[in-house]
Amino acid sequence: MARRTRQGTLILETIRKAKRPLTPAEIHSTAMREISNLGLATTYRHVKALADDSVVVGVDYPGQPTRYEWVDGQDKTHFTCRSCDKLFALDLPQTDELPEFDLPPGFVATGGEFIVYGLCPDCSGQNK
Amino acid sequence: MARRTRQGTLILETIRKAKRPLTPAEIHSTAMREISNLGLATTYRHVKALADDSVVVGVDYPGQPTRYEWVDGQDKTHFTCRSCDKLFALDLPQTDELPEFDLPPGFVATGGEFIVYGLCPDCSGQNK
DNA sequence: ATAGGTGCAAACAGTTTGCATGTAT
DNA sequence: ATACATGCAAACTGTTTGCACCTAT
Repeated sequence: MARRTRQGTLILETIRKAKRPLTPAEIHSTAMREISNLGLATTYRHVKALADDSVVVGVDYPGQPTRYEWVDGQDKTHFTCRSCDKLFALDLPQTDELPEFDLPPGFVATGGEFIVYGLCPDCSGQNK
Repeated sequence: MARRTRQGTLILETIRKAKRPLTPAEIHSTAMREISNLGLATTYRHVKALADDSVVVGVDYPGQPTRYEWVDGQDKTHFTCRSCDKLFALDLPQTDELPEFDLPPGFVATGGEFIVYGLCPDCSGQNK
């Protein structure tokens, strides 16, 4: 995606401004508030290009579409609610380096992610 | 899935005997060696029931179908190869307890999983 | 001017569901 | 005997692709 277009800028800004990871459908419908005839395929093409460039990152959770979020340098820990299935990117005091695993011979680690399951404020009843 | 059937037993055994997490399609084609007219939908129905009962657990990785593996009590750390996309369940000296996160107010953690990215023995060239 | 992007529709892959038939209890 | 499981096909959801038209460079 080498050329600068209205659509591309809009899709990028939509993800950047979001406060939580968004699905392609969410990105699309949000962006359509600006460009009402924006194609869903265009959204997918840009999201994919942004992910390839590591400008955004995809987060997956079983049975749900991939969500994308802005990469602002620091890794996020992700929290998925067992009840409502919403996905949150938590700013946590980071584990920073990979735990010193003894990987089996031949395996080379380049990164890692910690996913926490549980109940979000709305579902835990501890919403305060 | 309260009733004991040939299909149900076969699907369960197929996952239990596998050495790595399998996709529904893999489970189905493997199981078809025993019951050649096994329905794919039946496979999905049993896999889902097993997952609901926490007999098996689903593992996801972006852009790939969910894979299912036997739950043998201890949690596994999962390793996904950036090159060939194969998924491995590693037996590692377990982090055991959840790292003592300071979760934001209202969040309640019930579990967690660590996913490591990198290169598998076949792709790292360190296959020995 | 022209390579690359866009919108639309059709194609695909994975998964779920409806329904008539089969079978464990 | 009968409620539940099965197999098949059709339906659905999320994502990708083909293609004629449009637009940033």
